[in-house]
Amino acid sequence: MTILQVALDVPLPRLFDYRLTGESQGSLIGRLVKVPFGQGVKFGVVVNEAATSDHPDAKLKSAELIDNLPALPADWLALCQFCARYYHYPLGQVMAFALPPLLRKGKTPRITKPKHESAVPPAPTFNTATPDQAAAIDAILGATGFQTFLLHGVTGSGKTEVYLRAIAAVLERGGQALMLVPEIALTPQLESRVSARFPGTHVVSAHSGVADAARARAFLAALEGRAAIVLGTRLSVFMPLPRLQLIVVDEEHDASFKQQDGLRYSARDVAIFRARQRDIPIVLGSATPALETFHHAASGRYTKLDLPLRAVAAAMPTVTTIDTRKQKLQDGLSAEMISAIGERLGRGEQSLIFLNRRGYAPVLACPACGWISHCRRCAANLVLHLADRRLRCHHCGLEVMIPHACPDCGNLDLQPFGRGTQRLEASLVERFPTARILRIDRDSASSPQKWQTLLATIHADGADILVGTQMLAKGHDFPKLTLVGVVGADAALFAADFRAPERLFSQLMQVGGRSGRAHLPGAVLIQTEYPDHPLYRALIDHDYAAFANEQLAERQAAGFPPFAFQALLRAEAPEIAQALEFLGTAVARAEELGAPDIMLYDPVPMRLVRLKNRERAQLLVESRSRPALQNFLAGWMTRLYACKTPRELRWHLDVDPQEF
DNA sequence: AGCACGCCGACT
DNA sequence: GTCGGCGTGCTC
Repeated sequence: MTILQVALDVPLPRLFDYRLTGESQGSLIGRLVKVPFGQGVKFGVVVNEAATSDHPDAKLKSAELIDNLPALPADWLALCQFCARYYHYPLGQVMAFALPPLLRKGKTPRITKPKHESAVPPAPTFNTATPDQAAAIDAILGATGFQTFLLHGVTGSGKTEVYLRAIAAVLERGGQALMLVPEIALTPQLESRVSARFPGTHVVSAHSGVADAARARAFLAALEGRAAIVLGTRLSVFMPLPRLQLIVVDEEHDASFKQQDGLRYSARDVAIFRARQRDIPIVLGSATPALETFHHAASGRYTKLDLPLRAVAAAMPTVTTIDTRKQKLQDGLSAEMISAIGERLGRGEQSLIFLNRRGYAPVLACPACGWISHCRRCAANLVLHLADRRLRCHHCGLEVMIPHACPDCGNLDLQPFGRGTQRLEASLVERFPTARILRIDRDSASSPQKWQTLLATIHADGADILVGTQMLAKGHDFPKLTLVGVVGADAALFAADFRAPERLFSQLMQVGGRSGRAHLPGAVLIQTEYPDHPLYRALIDHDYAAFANEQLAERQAAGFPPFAFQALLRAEAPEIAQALEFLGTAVARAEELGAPDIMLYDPVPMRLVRLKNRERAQLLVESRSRPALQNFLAGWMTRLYACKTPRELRWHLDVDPQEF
């Protein structure tokens, strides 16, 4: 009798055995089945066939094959199995995540005829490549098997051109290409650029914004080899691609490649695994590579390709720090900043003031008794949003009316403390009454339509001064923008998270890159109390390598990644004590295992202890050896799954955590 | 995670 | 007497 081992979408780290109803020919591995499970029915994927089962025969139920779906290919199953093993997440749940929702319910979408599709795509048209671009393309196309490339080039250096030419070569050979990009906001324009470049080629996109039916169609088109290019966010790393010959990860340093819930995978790392698995080249592109990536490029494990020049504008923006210790600020702005904005106004050019804090002020306080506005569900302050007369928690979304008087002492004179984009906007309106000022943050660009309207206004030269958060940093060209002012960035210099400087550098480099992209020279002014900080010095010199090497030296001395490998066990419960108690028993289980190469830190409450009325704690595990860490985690997880924990306690493991 | 079963409080 | 609270236990 054939026993099917089936992966099901349940949070249990094991497979379930079923008998097969009816006869079958050939292997059933990779086929979707409908199975009775508990009281109901579930859909699952056959991952193994066996002659016998450890489960008592009498208790075996029967599986029903789903006929209208092709079997998932072996390399796709192996990819899911790798993720299950590496991230210590149940295989059935990995597959449930990797499959489009429609397919995992056994449904198939109606096949619609793709807009453009032809057997022989017309030859694409190309711009002329710079010598650096040509060298990079040659190197990528010269790869004979698995090879990881770091394409290091600043904004505007023409990385996309390199990707597109490499993809074109792959298509000519009859291969498929996978291109990962950080965010959906960037996908539509890239999609049209790619479609325009490869007319007649079937391009599909995969991200959370794609409707269920379209997503299932894209998955099947990729699986059946009809789609030649898959373009998408981290999700698309799971698209089945039988003729895959090239993977591109654009902005590879971007934090959005790491999923922060459920299967906590890094799409960049999974993509590298996939390239090795398929023995094909992978290109990681960035102006500010992740330090892990940069380190591997320096050690020779990755091949570094440089695009040192801007392909379009000749010069990089000049970066200058403004020492704010030496002067009194006016509404948070230095005299130099104000006059620089004034100059741009006089010349009809745009300025962008970057402040990564939305709202009017981060907190409302009572000067009389010391009351401050805090969230009742989170260990965080409520942010003052004057624009809609609310106090709002940026962590859980709680909104309350602004109190007329102090809830503790009745004082009527409540004061906003600190400065957000709304307040900065208000003071700029006062200072430059004739200027057209636009605020761009998650509040003003709350819907895609509003965001499009704002972008259109900027491009139509309908704004003189932009005030915005990191929303503005990514991907957009503003031809008349010649000044980027950075305000309030210092806090990130001394943040507890050891990756904070890396993120700050990347962010400032990116937002600075908005300045002076056309024929107009750009300037970046950074207000800081630490003008001599190495991070700012490196920005002034446009010297990413200097910054990276300095950071890597610090990380090596401290024994942080990439010189160590980490995993984080997190627990959450109504009371912090329950979370800490669970982590305590987890430590005890770990000590029973007795892993010598593993460093276990003490369980500690998280920095934002309470979130949405749940209290959180975490436990860091570290090792110099990735195999040692993985080995330990496997044994540890078995023991932790066996622990009986109170119902209200949730826990999860985060392998290669990016945020603490 | 669901969804059962299973024993103790306030209602017709 | 039963409706229903949510505390354990299992799912091939």
